[in-house]
Amino acid sequence: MTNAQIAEALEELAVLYQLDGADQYRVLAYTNSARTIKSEGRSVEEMAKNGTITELPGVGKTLEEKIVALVETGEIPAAAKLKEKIPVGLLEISRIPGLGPKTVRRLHDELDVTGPEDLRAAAEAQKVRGLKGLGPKVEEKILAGLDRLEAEPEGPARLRLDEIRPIAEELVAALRADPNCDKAEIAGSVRRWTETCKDVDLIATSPSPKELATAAASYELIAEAGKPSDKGVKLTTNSGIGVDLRIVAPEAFGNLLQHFSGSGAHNAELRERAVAQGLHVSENGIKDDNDTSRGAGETESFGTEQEVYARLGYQYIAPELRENRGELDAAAKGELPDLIERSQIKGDLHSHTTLSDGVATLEEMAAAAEALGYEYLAITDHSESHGFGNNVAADRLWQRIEEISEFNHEKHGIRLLSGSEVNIHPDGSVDYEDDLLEALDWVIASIHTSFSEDEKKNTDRMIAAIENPLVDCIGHPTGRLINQRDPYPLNIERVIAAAIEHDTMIEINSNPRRRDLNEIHARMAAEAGVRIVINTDAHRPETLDFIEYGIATARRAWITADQVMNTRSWWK
DNA sequence: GCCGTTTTCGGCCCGACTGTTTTCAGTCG
Repeated sequence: MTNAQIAEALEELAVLYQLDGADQYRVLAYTNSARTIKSEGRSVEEMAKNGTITELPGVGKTLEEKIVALVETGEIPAAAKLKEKIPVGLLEISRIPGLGPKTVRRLHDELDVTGPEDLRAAAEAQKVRGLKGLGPKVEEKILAGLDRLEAEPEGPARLRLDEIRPIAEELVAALRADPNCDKAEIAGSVRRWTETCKDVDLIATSPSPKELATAAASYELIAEAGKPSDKGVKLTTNSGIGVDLRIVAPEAFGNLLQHFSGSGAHNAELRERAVAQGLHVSENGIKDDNDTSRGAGETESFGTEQEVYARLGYQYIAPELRENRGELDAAAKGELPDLIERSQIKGDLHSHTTLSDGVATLEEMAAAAEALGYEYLAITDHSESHGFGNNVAADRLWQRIEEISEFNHEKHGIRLLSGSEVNIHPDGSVDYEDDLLEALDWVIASIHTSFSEDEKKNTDRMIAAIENPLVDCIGHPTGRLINQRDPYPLNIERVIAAAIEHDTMIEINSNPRRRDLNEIHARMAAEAGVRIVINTDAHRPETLDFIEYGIATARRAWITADQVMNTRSWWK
């Protein structure tokens, strides 16, 4: 059972308890543990079996019992029991925005609602407004929510970062160009460079905030707008993306940016710890119980995030780290890592040309890499068995080695490396004879075909490639495509151990559809001592720029420049 | 349900918004 599946079961149980009227803090304990488990790199199933699971923060004796039952029998007894009592349709209904557990419970108790059909009938018959505290607006919200539930049964899509980031950048540029705007920044998950985002959060300061909010509502990208106020405005883009613009006074810009950059879990933890020092943190500022020089309710506000963190006793914490994955402990001790930056990358070790499935020639790719200031670029077209008309026969690759040698003898500002992205066959062997692989500067091995359902088969296959002394690096190790294809089952801990033993590097593939290794696995690998490489897998000159997504994943994985091999010269 | 530089019991982040109410509960991020 994967960590994601365990987390999902706990989240479901949390909702069931909530609908059952359980204490909110008990519910919180379940949702918190689900989040912790999602962020855990080690196999939580293994931890449950060997009795180490209570090492995870927020997992105690009771949760241990429940998770052990889950991995052993496939279900949590408490959840099964609640499901007998609580109609599953109520779980669905509780996903309607604005309908929380309390309301859903009352709809069930007082109107006998058991699912979406009942609820629609009750709302259409205007029975909902008969309940105390509920009125016609709620009925409207319910009907709209039911329509959306039917249209998108999986819930609102989270967009990949590369689908949403350009829009956020365009909007923030428009704000900055506005005469009513002092300062504007992207906040939220876009600023933290998460893999997917639900919406765009923007922060601004302005001498005339309401005018700025009104102006933003009429930007070209915007289809719909809520009511502009001096606090900001809620917008929807033409492409249907929600945008939340918040405007504050310049002196509280740091507090607001910190608050709206999140994550929720980071902020909640930050505030809990602050309370222990008698400090109360909000988007408006910091209140100090011990400071009698200010009036009641007075807060101290800060223009920058640096000051906010410093006031609370922390090093500045980069947005990419704000996930409540140990960054507060590290920052309190002044032990945050010196995160890798894009400018430290000296070359790209995974690229394609027209020889296989790229769209640009070797010269065009070289020129683009040189323009980025790189010292080297590895040309790693697909190998002999790749198929789709993009396979490269052995004699063609021998010829390519010559072409690259000639290129390097001409006067260019960049060195090309002759390479290949070789297919790993189901038996773990790779394309090409050894003498050809030996003649190459750089060999990446990747799995492109026959993904197996079986974790052991996939892992053995990859480890065979790792053991091959002619393989330098493993490409996009889990094969996942964000929002599109799940990773194939793989025992990442075994892969990491093998990579260390055989000195094989592992790639963080920067393509925003892949970002593979992901941040959880990348952190585990780097901490274990695996030598990391950050590559773009570019198939066209422009996508060499995808490196920023790979850098973001590395930063979210707490990775420093010295753990990444292509921050070094090729010679090194 | 978890957890301990106030605690093995009694707390547990904070504020804005919404819709419904005349002071607030519920929901959300």
